[in-house]
Amino acid sequence: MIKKNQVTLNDVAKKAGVSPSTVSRVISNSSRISDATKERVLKCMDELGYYPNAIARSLAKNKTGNIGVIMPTRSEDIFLNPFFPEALRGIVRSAANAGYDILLSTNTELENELNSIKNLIRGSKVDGIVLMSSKIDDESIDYLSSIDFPFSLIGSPYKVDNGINHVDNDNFMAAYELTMYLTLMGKKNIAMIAADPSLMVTKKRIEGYKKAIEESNLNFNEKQLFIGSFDEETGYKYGREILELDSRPDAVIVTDDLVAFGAIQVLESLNIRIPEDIAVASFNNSVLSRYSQTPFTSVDVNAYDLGLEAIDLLVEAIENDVRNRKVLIPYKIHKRESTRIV
Amino acid sequence: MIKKNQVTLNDVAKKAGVSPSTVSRVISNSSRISDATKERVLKCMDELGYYPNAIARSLAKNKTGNIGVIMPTRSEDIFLNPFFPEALRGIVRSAANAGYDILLSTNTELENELNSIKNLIRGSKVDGIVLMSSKIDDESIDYLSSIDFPFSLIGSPYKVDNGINHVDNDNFMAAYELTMYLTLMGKKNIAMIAADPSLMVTKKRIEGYKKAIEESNLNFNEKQLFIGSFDEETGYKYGREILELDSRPDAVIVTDDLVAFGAIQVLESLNIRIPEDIAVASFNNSVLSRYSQTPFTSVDVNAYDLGLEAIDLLVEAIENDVRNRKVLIPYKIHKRESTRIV
DNA sequence: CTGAAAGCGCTTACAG
DNA sequence: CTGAAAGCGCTTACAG
Repeated sequence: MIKKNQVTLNDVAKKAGVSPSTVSRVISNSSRISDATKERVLKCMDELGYYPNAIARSLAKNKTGNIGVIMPTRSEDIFLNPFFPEALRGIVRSAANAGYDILLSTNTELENELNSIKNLIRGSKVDGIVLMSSKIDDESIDYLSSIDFPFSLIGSPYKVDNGINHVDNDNFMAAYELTMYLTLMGKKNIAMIAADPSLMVTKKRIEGYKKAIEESNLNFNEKQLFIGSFDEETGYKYGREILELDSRPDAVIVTDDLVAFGAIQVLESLNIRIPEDIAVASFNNSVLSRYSQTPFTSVDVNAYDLGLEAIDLLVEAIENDVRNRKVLIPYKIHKRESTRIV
Repeated sequence: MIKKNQVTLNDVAKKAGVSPSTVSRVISNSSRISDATKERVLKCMDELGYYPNAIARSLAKNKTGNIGVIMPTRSEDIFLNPFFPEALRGIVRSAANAGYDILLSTNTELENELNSIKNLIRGSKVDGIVLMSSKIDDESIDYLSSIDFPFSLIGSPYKVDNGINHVDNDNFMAAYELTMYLTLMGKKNIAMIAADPSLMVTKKRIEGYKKAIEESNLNFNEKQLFIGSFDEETGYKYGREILELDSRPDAVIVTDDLVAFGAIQVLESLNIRIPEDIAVASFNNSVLSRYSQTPFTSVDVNAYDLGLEAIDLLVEAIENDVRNRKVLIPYKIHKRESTRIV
């Protein structure tokens, strides 16, 4: 690689015949610089091809211009449904507009998520952090709260009233509405398959579902609630088990499209008709839900907007010390074949 | 936010009763430190909760520990097929293992991709850059080459023999093989729908396709080659147009699953049987190709491995000044219903 | 094996 | 409106 030979602020200062302070003020567009000198300095910067060194500036200002995003590790959690990439897209777009870069980190074999976060913060590599998911008893959230480091959360915190900036859908309401909708379709025995019970979003959806069951005077039965993970296998497995229940459900709500897809495959292979025998509704509105052999009803959570707002909240937290803000992003139920009136 | 009050190397030095130089040497695990002092310093670091400031270290060493990744802007290009997220996953994993963080950048409304890159480099925010796609006449590649900044490319450069580290599949061969395979299935009139002609990968696939057509003594006809973009609409549109050709094709190769999916939808809606009337083969092996009503043959390019290797190459370039290295990642054709023997 | 000193490239009170 | 000086928190020849 060619020798760096970086042009520095001092070079510009010499050439322009002013002090480094003045050049610095021109860079930061500070007030109280005469138009004449400003002009001259700008010209010299241009002629020398000067560009300010972001690292040096970071050190002096104690501010990096970076936002840390911690990626989940398991690929299945990330890329098999569109949530993560879509949210990331919103994050990157919004960060760019606010003048921040995104530092993407992840846990390595050697360290867990919390340690990744600590490294980012203690190494002063970022000004703030976005957490892309909210777990129950989330130690990352606890840590960030405890040191009052600026962060925002996609999802809801597991504790209330703790000043955490977060952006979420009303997942309780979404599940409630979905369940009610199924009862309107005449379904009387609605099961649920929930993926990853460690996530707050799962918890909320289960609660919304239960609430709707109660209010509809349907009998809720723990056996109708299946807990698994974000993969097709969970769908295959519980798709089968549903059929073994004493009173076979006539509908099932699944908390993720990939799981729902697996369940539908297994059910159809066993000659169960969807939606006649069992209706299916799900979350995330992925390509699968739209293009499955039997397209299925699914809730669009607007992941892009969640990402967008998470950055806006975070920037407010970093720059204006804002806390305790909550933003609700609307969801949308896309009704399809799998819950058609029969 | 609580006052930073960062514990510095100097604090540790004072407490341990040594010079800052010594502490620094302990941090970097430099040789020639007596075990005794090393022990003592380590103990003090621990007691004070000291953690080295990455920014200060960057400035002193002129090295950031960051790798820049420039995201494409158009969402369709990114997230509707699994290539980008999968490659990113490989990049993040590999970077973490090599001790680098990923700085994700993108063009804003104000600046194009080249300017984003320039900002990263001239601001000294990254030690190297990964380009996630290779365009024909790619100005980012030209710029990076011209200043000899460490970078690696996913895809092949549009010029040869210029020392660019890159990792790619043999896309020429993949398209060639796919075409030959269709002729073996008895197809004699094979069309192609290519997405985004500005990409090198598209160019190579077109070339492979043409070569196979020639070698099979089939007549190549410019009219059978359709050029569009990475979306279903392209599939819809050319799926229709194919049927209007003087001699109707009995097979079509598409360079992306989403486009292929669109084409299949339109063809089936017009009562064309797949594969009996028209066979379809495509690229990227996405969820769609597997789970489409008519599952279709698709080439898996191993995006995860492409990302992994891109980082390995880049790290070699950064740390050992390695240039001119090319890595080939194997592809795999997944044969499905859409090219079944009839 | 260890320390004093200079330096990485900026910013920012303070003073005028 | 502008400058001199100190400082951000580290590293690294140089010297011993």
